Amino acid sequence: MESDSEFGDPCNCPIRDVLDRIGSKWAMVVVFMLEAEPQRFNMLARSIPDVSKRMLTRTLRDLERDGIIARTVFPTNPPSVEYSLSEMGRSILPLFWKLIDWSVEKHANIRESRRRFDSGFASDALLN
Amino acid sequence: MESDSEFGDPCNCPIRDVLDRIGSKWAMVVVFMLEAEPQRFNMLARSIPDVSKRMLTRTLRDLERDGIIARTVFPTNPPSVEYSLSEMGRSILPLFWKLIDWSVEKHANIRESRRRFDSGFASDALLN
DNA sequence: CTGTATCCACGATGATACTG
DNA sequence: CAGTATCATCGTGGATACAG
Repeated sequence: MESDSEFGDPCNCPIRDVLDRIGSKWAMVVVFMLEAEPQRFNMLARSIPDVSKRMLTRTLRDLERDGIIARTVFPTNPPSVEYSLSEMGRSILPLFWKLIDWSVEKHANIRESRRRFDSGFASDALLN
Repeated sequence: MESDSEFGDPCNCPIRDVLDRIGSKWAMVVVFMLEAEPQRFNMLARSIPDVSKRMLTRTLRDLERDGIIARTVFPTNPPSVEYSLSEMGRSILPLFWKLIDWSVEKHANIRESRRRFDSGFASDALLN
């Protein structure tokens, strides 16, 4: 599962490879936080109250590694680090927004569907 | 974390609630498999070789519960069950396709970025 | 054929303490 | 401030056997 620079393997598709990352728990949130302007580490941490430093660091590193965001260190004292969206990072914002729109639009619908599903008629509801 | 029909809690946002589901490992794949025509359980299982029955079942149940897909039982012998996209399920296909397009378009870019990142200049690469 | 039930492994994530 | 290190935990997901 290592030597896969080719598409011979049908599961080496970009979809899994790319979307698994940006679909991770915090990636999308972080990208949104950077939409308006660059942010420093602790500013992000404060803006996303329920993320641990550990996970925030990892998310930022992964996004940086993928070239979605850029990390800039300012040699101040104490040091400050600024994260910003790259051009590629910006290019995915419209898609994210469309997903948000869809979610908001369908949210009530989905919750209603869940309620009905959970209300008794589970699985094979031909019974009763 | 139960009585939350309101948006008072910033984390009751549709995004997490909706996207976490459709962003699950197999949901998107299943939705795509159903785009052309309804499929039966084992047909899906065969089309997605690396999914376990357990996970396929769970994915289908979750999507059904959310109203993304419909489950129809035909009282044949042996029984056959058909899964199909609901109208709401269809409505998300364009967004999925856009994500695919983005992934395919940026895949090379991202892989290149990863290579550079992994090639020595990890973390604070202001050196060199 | 279409699942369910169990057990288990692993990664993802959180909590906490420590560092440059 | 901006992390890293370490440990504990929890859910996701796979394997297998069983069932209607």
